[in-house]
Amino acid sequence: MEDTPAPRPYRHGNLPNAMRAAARSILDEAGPDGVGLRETARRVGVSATAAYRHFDSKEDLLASVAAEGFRELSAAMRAAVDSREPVIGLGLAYVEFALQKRGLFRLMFGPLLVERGKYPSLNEAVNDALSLIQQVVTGEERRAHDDNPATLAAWGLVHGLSTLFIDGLVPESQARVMAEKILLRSKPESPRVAAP
Amino acid sequence: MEDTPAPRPYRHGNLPNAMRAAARSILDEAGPDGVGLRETARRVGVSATAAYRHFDSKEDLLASVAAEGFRELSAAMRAAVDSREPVIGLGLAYVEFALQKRGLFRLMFGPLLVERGKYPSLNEAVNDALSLIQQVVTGEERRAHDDNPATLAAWGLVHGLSTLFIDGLVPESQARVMAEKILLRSKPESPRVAAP
DNA sequence: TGTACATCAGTGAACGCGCGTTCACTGATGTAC
DNA sequence: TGTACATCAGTGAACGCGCGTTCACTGATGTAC
Repeated sequence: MEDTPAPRPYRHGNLPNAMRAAARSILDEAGPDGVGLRETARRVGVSATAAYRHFDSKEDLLASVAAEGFRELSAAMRAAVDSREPVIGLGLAYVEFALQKRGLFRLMFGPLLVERGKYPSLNEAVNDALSLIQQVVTGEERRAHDDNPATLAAWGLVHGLSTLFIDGLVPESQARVMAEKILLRSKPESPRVAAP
Repeated sequence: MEDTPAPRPYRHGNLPNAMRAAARSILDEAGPDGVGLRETARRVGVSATAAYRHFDSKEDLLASVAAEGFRELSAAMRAAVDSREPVIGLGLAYVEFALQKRGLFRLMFGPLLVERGKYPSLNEAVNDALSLIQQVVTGEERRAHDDNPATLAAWGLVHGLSTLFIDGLVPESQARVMAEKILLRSKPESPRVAAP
């Protein structure tokens, strides 16, 4: 008599999440170009066509992965803000996120981002992250959508460092300490306080 | 009697350059993912296999395009340094390069960069660009390969701004003026001189 | 200056591949009465 | 509580596609004598 090795319920339960998770594992191994809808389904153990019950297209799947990424980035930054140097903490969290989730980070800032208007939930996640940065840097509530220079300068700096790091332009061993030195030195836009 | 519409010499003359040029035109239209060796050859009017007389592989072709890009970036920066504010001029030239050659810029900082060790001429072009930045920022001759924080901070800032701009996170109309504001305000690492 | 030959830059056909997507379908689950 | 039926999440086969690369080849160009 044969074992029934695992009943494999007819309905998966949470295929969308499983697809996103599988896509992210490919992202880690092969980068954004390596992610295919068929391969992702294969890893989940489901036929390629099953994906179409939950996503309009491959791009739609990737957009939902990217949105997830932006939400996680926001969470990581938010967690780092509870410190005496909010801007620096936020910046270091940003860099750390990029270093630890390279593939995801690359996807988030890839060609999809330009087309984010087509994916409302991605767009929302991006705007939330942006608002958070703005709020921490300027100390103000979000005000409409006019990017201000201080926010953009801070964001540009940490974003640039992050991408240079994951592009291998600075040895991995030096990346974090460099980021710290730079952020401590620049203290972007925070008014200097006299030593006690 | 038929015209001979164009004698089409048996030998192309400069196929490598023609391939690079065609690849760049695809880069402009479709980004790095859109560039294929077959399509590139098709645009040049040559069989796909002809490319293999001059390039080892598709990746080899792309690496040579990326190297060309870094050389052009260096040239653009060098041209901008002859100004009263060398660092700011260099930074604005960097941003302008990215905005004007988005596809190329994306290719240059794509996955190929991580593997630049495999392509000596790409590696050299990257190092030259880096040395130039270092020299302008620190005012020193290149000293070995130890990245210093000031260089990395300046590079990170302009690089981050560039990628945020081409990712559409700042409206194109505002990008340049934003870059100017930010760079003028931060004057990275240049000693402040008293007004005359 | 002419001839023999090696070199070299092309060609077209063919390879196998994995992809995204559509189609007609199956059968389990949920719902109405 | 039982039955009829609609819904819905899966399936496997098939589509057409363009890709990178290899192969055996052709014929023009360059070189040696």
